[in-house]
Amino acid sequence: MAATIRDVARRANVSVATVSRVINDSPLVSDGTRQKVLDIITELDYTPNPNAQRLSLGRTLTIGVILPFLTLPSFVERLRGVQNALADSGYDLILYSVESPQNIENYLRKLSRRDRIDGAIIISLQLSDAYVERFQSSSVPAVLLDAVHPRVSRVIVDDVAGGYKATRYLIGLGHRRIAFLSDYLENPFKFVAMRLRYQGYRQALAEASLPFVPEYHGQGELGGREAFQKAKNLLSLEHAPTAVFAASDTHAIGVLKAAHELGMPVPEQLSVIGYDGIRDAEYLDLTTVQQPLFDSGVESANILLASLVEPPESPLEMVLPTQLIIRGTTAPPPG
Amino acid sequence: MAATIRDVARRANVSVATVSRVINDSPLVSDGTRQKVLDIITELDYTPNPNAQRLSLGRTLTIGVILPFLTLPSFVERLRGVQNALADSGYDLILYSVESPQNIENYLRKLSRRDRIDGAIIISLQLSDAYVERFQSSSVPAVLLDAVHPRVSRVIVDDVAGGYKATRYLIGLGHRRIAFLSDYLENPFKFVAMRLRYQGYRQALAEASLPFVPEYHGQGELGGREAFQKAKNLLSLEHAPTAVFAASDTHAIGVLKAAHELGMPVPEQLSVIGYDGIRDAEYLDLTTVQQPLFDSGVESANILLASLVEPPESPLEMVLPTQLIIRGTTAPPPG
DNA sequence: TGCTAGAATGTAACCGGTTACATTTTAATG
DNA sequence: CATTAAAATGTAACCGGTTACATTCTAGCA
Repeated sequence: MAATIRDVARRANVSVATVSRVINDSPLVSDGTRQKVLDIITELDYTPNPNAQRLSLGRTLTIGVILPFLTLPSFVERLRGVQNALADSGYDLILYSVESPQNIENYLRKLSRRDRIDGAIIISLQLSDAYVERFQSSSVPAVLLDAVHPRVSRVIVDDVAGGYKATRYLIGLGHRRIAFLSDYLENPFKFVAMRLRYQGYRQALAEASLPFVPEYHGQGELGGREAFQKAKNLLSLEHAPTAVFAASDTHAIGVLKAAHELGMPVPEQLSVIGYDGIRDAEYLDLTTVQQPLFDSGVESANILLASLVEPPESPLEMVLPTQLIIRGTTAPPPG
Repeated sequence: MAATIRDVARRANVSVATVSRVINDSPLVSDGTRQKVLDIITELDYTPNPNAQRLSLGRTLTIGVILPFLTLPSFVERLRGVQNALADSGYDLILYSVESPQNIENYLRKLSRRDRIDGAIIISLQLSDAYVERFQSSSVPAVLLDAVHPRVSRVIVDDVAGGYKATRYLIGLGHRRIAFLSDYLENPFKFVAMRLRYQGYRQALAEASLPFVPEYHGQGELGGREAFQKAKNLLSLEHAPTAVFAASDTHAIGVLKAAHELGMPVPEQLSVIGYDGIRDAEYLDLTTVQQPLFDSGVESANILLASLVEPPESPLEMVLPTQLIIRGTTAPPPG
């Protein structure tokens, strides 16, 4: 149906090679012929068949992006960044969203084939040595976003420092009983960021010679009502904490909800601090550790695009800063 | 690098045709040969090159999804549904996210080419006659999600009924001064759903012989702080409304924020009702008109997949139900 | 045993581009 | 004007699959 390069060639009385040269801006074609060919191209509304190009070039002109479910705003925001950076790069973005841990393998297998994609961006998923091996042996450049592997380029934030910063701030306000609410630190998706935030939390406690109280560590599934339940448990403890550091804004929202339900005014009786800096945090006036979610997506895409042109000698690491945004959910402890 | 069908053929002492037959489960191959070929395939870790297949078959095995920015949870939730339905269909999902109205044209042009995608899902974007024409003349099946065009299959909810239902409920509670807050009803992206909800609002007012007060109609950019500002304006009017029907939960959150800031307790002094039923609505205990966002994504993908197999004689329309979820932000008016 | 239909397999064209290499045209130089 | 290098164009192979058609093999039947 659609016009092919041979149609154009025939109509313009030139060879397909010449048409191809015009398409690809080769200098090896005279102005006269170029114009003639261009005219025919517009006349026939011709566009090169992408699949033919891909096959011929041995490149897919496609970037694969894999990320855990799209439910969490922080993942989506990173994806948005990637999408934006890729938008006018000429690369298509194929989306693989992992809704259950079993799929990861499946998708990674697809992604690690040079004939499917030219490069991969892996968001918030831990990569096993075996797959790193696969990616490298099939020479598919990959960039990790919010995950770390020594042999793969990556964009991360310093989550230990972020966790430390948040906890330190609460301590500075005078809090001594500080709880930490996060996803399960051991989880099937192997998110690792929260464990680092936890480390920062522990570090700040230790530094201030505050004891670590195991009951103050709540774990509940990301974004689910489980986190909310765990928050309620925390706040109902006999020696209830006066502050909660939530490892994500989504968790923090659960804490706010729990506090509301238990009739604990925030920040008068309970301080809450989140992590991520998603849009809702602003609406809710939530103190949070903001990380550059969108920008991290942009950066990872840029690093990948650059690696496509010229593979770096050794893996790159880009560490983006976090920023403590103080809003209305934190205050000195009561009493 | 990777093995090709000819490598397999050579190694198995058969022709490429036979290998191809094995790959495609053709009955025209003896059990002996089949097994032999399969063995070689696993031995060489062979997978057919997708681009070669696509070129040869004249199908792209790809579905294009275009949607307005990924910032709003409701869009993302629909996308999630689409992603899920497509996940094990064998089709790749290429994502086009429109961050500015200018891009729409660009993307639609790409999407309407048979050699790029096998089918398109268009989320929340209005399609002009010209593009409908394009899609049809290049025979790219398309499905609209949350948008309507008489000549294109679509999945929608009855937004007029939804708007009516919400308003009716507020009237039933005794409210007489009911404001409506939405995005700009005339907007460059041509979202149309909110206009329909507005119609439902007007209809319910008229039916109850309540006057329509132009000042009670606030318009502000989706999800932006502009909506928040407009909400503040509404609530600061001399004859302030006792209830606000927000055309999206995101807007409703803005209203809650505004009420909070102005010291108006919800629902004692102000009732707020949202629309969409996003996850946050539950946390915020927001009364809302819930629509099946995820499911609508699934359904649209299914309709598209079915159309790929057998094009429907005439465009399909699937209307999904909305449901009024009564939570804690609505109550009878004060006094 | 010879013949034939049907099963199994092979050959080669095709999908629509790119590009190495060959050939023709143009322009510069002596 | 002849010679030649450079510029412009063309020819055809190639990317890696699928499949129409041709060919060979097998088995059943007279």
